Amino acid sequence: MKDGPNIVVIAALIGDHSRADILTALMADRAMTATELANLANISKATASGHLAKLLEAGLLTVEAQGRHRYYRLADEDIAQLLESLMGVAFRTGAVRLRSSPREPALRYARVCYDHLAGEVGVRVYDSLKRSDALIAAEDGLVLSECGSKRFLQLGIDLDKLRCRHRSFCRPCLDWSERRHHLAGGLGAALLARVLELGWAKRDKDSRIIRFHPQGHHALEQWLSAGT
Amino acid sequence: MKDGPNIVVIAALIGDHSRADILTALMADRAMTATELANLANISKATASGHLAKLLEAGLLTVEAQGRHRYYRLADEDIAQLLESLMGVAFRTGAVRLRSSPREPALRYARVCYDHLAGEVGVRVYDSLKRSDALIAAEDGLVLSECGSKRFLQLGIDLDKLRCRHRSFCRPCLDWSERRHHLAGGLGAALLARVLELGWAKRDKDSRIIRFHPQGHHALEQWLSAGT
DNA sequence: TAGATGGTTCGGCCAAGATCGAACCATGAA
DNA sequence: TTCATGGTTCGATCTTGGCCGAACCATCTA
Repeated sequence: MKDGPNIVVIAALIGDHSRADILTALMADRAMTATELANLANISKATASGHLAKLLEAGLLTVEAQGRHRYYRLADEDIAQLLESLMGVAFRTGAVRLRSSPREPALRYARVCYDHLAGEVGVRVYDSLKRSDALIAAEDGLVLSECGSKRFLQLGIDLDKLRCRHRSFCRPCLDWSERRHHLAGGLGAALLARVLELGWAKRDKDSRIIRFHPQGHHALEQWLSAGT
Repeated sequence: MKDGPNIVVIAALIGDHSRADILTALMADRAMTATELANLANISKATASGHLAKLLEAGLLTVEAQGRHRYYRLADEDIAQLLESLMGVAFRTGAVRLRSSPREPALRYARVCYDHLAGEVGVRVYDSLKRSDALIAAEDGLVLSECGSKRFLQLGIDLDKLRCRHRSFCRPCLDWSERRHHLAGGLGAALLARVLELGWAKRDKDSRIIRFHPQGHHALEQWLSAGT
């Protein structure tokens, strides 16, 4: 009965307040230093250092040393997805925070999920792209169609550069708040980056919330409806 | 930074040896009594009872009292899927058991995932059904086609009875060992049940392993290739 | 070179929680 | 009714591991 991968170590690592704070933070920003993370989780640098070492050893994080800084990030997109799954279960079983944050509605509306757009807006984008056949469900995963490519190019996203990266190009990702899919993978990341670059929305400091400007929101809707 | 669902409670619950054993066991069998689970996890009944109460309160399990027995099971298919995700990460980050079980190859070959077939065989079934257009990826999830329905009926599976159940009818589920999808949902469960009923394979006692008889394996391949 | 800052290591403190035996309640069988 | 068995509750024990301050190393700046 004790066969299979050992889920205990991973779950136990995530099941600690400070480490969960660290992981959640890294789900938003791409990379952070040890002191940043220590402040964020309200622990001393010593404690944070210990936690980071453990997470590192378990393969949940990676580091990159730059000068005297060490930048930590999630090891893998899969880790981010696991965290989202956990949030999904936590959300549905009602394990919300004791003092449920006033920012929660905004978080449900639009947020960053690792590096792509999630929440109500993320799901709407995904649905719209599929409905207009820009994205097509294929054999194994998603495929960007001819007309879909055109639309992403219109937005100023260089698809060729994306495709030759190692990471998967486009992929659905389950949204914890909506219980439906949104767009992940390189394409999802590029889309979010472009939306921010165009000034359609901006990221909240110190949180995963994405705030759309009214005209940015309008522009996004325009782009979506252009395909139908 | 501390917005969103509280993943700590859920992860901490899973991140304990005994509780993880319990949850893993429940992923295999549909429902078990408290004493069975206690023996399985090598803990006293008292300890098990405490754990079960916690898991229950968190919404990870449900109970059903029958006479003087209390049958515990996973609350939800989502819980099973979360556990599979965890196994996926644990597997890939190399967090295998210290004394890796000799049964592991068999487990990777064919096992039960909650109530449906997983592992190499499960993935092959799924691929084959999709390739022959029995299963078709649609708007939101999977759909069983006309010819697909016919093939399941041939096997002696009552589709009408399945469809009117509450749970989702057919759904892809990510396989931790293969990193590809296999068939879940009511249809996946019915398929596994039928395979066992026909004597094509049988379940290992006290583990998630499914052992195919040579002729059962042959019959399954026959059924799969009938659609092409 | 000296000082400031980022980060890790060490030692000791302390609380959380996993564990068990024993007592206890409920149900079913004799 | 009496006994056996499934299951929970209680109290006590003890280990695990999170936490910090202080000392220390590394890197950058002046």
